[in-house]
Amino acid sequence: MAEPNQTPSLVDVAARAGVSPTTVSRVLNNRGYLSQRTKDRVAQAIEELNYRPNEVARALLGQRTKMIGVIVPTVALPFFGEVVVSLEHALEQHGYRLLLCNSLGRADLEREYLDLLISNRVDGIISGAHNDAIPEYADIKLPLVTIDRQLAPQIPNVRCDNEAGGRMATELLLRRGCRHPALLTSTSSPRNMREAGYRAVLAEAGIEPIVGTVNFHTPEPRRTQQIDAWLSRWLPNVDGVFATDDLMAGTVLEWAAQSGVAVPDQLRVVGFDGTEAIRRALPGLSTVRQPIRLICRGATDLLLSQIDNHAFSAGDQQRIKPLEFPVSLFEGRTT
Amino acid sequence: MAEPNQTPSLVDVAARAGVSPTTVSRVLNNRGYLSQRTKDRVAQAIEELNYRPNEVARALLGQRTKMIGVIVPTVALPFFGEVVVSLEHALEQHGYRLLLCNSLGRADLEREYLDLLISNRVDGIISGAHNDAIPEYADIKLPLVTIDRQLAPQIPNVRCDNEAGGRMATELLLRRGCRHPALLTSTSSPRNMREAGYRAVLAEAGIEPIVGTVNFHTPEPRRTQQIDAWLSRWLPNVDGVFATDDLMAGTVLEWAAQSGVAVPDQLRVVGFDGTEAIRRALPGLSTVRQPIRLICRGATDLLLSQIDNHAFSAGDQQRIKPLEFPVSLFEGRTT
DNA sequence: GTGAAAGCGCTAACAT
DNA sequence: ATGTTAGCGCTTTCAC
Repeated sequence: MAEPNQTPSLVDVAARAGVSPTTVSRVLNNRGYLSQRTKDRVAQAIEELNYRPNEVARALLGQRTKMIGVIVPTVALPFFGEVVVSLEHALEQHGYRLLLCNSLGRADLEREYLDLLISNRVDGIISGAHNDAIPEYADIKLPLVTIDRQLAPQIPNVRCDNEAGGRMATELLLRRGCRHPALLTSTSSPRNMREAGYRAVLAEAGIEPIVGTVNFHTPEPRRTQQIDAWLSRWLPNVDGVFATDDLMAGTVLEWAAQSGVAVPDQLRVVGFDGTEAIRRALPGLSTVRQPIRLICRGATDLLLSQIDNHAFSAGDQQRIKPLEFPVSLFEGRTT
Repeated sequence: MAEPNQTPSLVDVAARAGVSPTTVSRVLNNRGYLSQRTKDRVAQAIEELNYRPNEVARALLGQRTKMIGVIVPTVALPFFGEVVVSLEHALEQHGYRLLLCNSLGRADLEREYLDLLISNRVDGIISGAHNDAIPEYADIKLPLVTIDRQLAPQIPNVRCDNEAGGRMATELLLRRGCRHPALLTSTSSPRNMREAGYRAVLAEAGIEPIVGTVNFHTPEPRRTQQIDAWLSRWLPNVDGVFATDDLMAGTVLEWAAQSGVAVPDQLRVVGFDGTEAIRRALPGLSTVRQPIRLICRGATDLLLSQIDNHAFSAGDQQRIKPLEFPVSLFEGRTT
C-alpha cells in the first residue's frame, strides 16, 4: 500500500510510469536518448503525482547546493535592502538561491553566520558587512566577494566610486555657494573614500574641513541627539552638510525644519546612496546615487566565475583590483 | 593518500580519531554514552580537520531542512526589510534559516518561488506578498503563515490592527482641526482595513470621504506624478492627508514643500508603518507604527508550532482567527 | 534506448 | 561504550 500523504520521490514516479529510476532521472535532466513514448509516460506520472525533484538530494550528490550566502548589516536599511533584492535577482538568473544573514553590525553574529553558511555548504558568499576585525574571512575556502568595503587585497571587491561621489557632493555644495560645507559620516578614517573626496575638494578650494561622525548602528534616540548636538554646535558657521548616507541627511533636514533654518537658503544638504525607497520618502533630497544594480551584477558575475573555475578566493593570493562603478548626482530641492 | 583539499567528512574525522563514523555522529549530537577519552579524541580530530557537519546530508536524512521560505514583495521597501530582519532573527532563535524571495508584486514570480521553495524542501513558508489571485497557495502541503494580508480563511494570518490604525490616524487629523482629511492608499477596497478605519471615523463625524489610490508598485516617476496630480486637484478643499504608508506620506510632504503649502498649518499629514529607516529619514512625520517585532514573532511561533505538530495548513480546514497586534500612534511635526 | 548498482554524508536500528 | 548495516532521494558509471 502506498502512502499518498508522503511527498513522492523519483522512485514513485518510476513505478507509476513503469520504468526505472534512472530513466526518470534522464527525462528530468534531458540526458541521453529517450523514446518519445517513455518521455510522455514519465511526464504524465510526474504530473499525476505532482512530483518535484528533491533539490536537497541533488545537492548532496552533486556537491553544489546552488545557494549563495549573503551577509549584510540589515535589510531594514534601504541601501542593503535594495542590494539584496538586486543580488537575489541576479543570482536567480543563474539558478542560484539566496540565504540571507543580517549581521546587525555585530562581529559575533557575523562569525556565527559564516559558520552557518559553511555548514549549509553554500556555493559562495557575498558579504556587504564587515567588522574589519573578522579574520575568519581570510581562511574561508569558499568563493567570496565583498560589496563596498574591501576586506583584504586578495578578496574581490565591488563598489561604487566613493571618492568621486564625495567629490561630486562637495563640489555641488560649493557650486551652490556654500563657504563652509561640513561632512557628516559614520566613521572618519583614511579608508573612508567619501570623506577623502570631500577633503580633497575642500583642500583644493582652500577651505578648512569640518567632520562630524555618528556611527551607523547607534540606536535611536541617541543617534538623532548626536546629530542635533553636532549641528547646533556648528551652525551658523556651517552653511552646507554632506551626509554620507541619505538617512543622516533626513535627520539633518528635520533638525533644520525644527530649528527654523531654511533649506536650501541657510543650509544646503546632500546625501548619498539614492535608493528607490528614500527617493520616495525624500524626493527633494539632493544625493549621490549608487549604481546598485551594476554593483550587484558585478558581484554576482565575479562570484559565479569563481565558482565555475573552482578558483577559490583563498587560492589565488594575488592582489585584485576592486571593481568600481560610477555614481551619478541627483540635484533636488535641498541644494 | 588523502585529499587535503576536499572538505572533510565525518568518515575522515572517524578515521583520524580511530573510531567509527557512528561514534563521531554521537559525539556531534551528544547522544548515548561516550567515554571522555573518545570524546576528546574526536573533538581533536574535528579541530584538526576543521570539520563542519554537512547540513545538506542531515537534511536529506532527517527530512527537514531547517529552512523557511519567506516571500515578500521587496526588501528594498523598509517595511518588508524590517519584517525580514525580524523574521530572520526569530527563526534563528529556533535554529532555522531564511531563504529569501522578492516577488516584486508579480504573480508569475510568486508562483515560481513557491515551486522553488517546494523543490528545496523548506520546512515552511511565511508569505508577506500576495497577489490574491494565486490559487497555488491553497494546495500547498506545507506549513504556511501569511503576514498582513489574509489569503484564505483557513490559512493562519498575523497582522497589526489595521482598522484601529486607520481610525487613529484619521482621528488625529480631526483632533488637530482638519475639516476635510483625505485618504491616499494603494488599493481601495472593502478589504483595505486602514481605509475602513478612515471611512468609519469620517462617517461618525459626518464628513464626506475623499479617497485617492496609487498602486504600490507603480514605477517612478509615474507614481510621483499621480500623487502630485491628485493633490493639486483636491487642494485646497483638503486640509489633511492620511497616507497608508510612510513613503507616500513623504511624497505628499515634498509636494507641499514644492507647492508652498505649509505643513502642518495648511496641510496635515499622517503616514503608516513607522519603520526605523523612515523614522530616520523623516523623523518629523506623524505615523501609525506597526509592531513589526511582535508580528514576526507571532508568525514564527505559529509556523513552528505547525511544523512541530505535523499539522499542515492544508489539513485543518477550519477557519482560523487572524492574530492581530495593536498599533501605536507617533505624533510628529506634520500634524 | 533502458536498467542495475553504487554512493554523496549523515544517523537510526540493531547488534555486541 | 562502540561498531555494523542500511537507507534518505538522487545521479552516474557501466552493463545490456
